[in-house]
Amino acid sequence: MVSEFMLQQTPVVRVLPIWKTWMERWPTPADLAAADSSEVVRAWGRLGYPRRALRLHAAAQAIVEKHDGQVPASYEDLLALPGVGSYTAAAITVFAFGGRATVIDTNIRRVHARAVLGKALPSKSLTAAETRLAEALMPDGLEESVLWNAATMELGALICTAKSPQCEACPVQAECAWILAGKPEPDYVPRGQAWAGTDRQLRGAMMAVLREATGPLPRDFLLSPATADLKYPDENVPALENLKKLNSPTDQVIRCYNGLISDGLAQERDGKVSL
DNA sequence: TACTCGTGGCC
DNA sequence: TGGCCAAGAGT
Repeated sequence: MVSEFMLQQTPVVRVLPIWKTWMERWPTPADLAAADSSEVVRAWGRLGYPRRALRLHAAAQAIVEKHDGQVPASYEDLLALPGVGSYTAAAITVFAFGGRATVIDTNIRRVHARAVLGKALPSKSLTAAETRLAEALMPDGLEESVLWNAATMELGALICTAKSPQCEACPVQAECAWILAGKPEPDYVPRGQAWAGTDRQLRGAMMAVLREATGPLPRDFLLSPATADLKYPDENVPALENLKKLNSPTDQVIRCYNGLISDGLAQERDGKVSL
């Protein structure tokens, strides 16, 4: 469950080291539930999308309160937990408990789009038709379905990749609808995520400052970083230089600061901010 | 449906 | 060197 949360939009190689130390520190849901959210967010480090850390923490608390500290094994119970959507609920059901559920992630969607539908890419967002297709393709038997989910995901992750698929090494190349159709181009151009100057970049820079701080910081560290380093000798916060360089407009700074507070990623007390 | 939300490795 | 994009969820 922890690894699935971390793997939501984050590559395996970056998750592995964080996951190992995380599991040593908080080996059970009760351990994590009892931790301070500030420590949870700090331990999340630079994995990205830190709200996932908060949701994992909240999920651990829900497991303690409603499931006697045991991760539920049913898709329905899992889906009801904070931060657990259809993919994560299915993945835990299948890969942790060996149960039967239809796992649909970006890899599996891509494999289905190509091998079955003859398209270069799946639709922009998960459709009901894709879900129906995935359910229809999956074998009936329990054991076979578990293998099917794992195998299809691995095929998409390792061979049928987004950019340069290794069709020569693909076990189903002879029956791939996309290859048979002559590998037609995608019917849309994926829009890359903007980064420079975005709220996301600024939020990330603010979070980096908060993670590095050893205690509550004057809120001006985040709101007016250009002048904030003058009167706070006890703190060594390298990430502040980064935040300064962004030189973000005031309205954006306010918006992002308020966002961090309302998301629960940062807390303000007596004019000071902390995780 | 279409957005938002982090980060860093890679071609 | 800089876009691309990676085991999504919530709104």
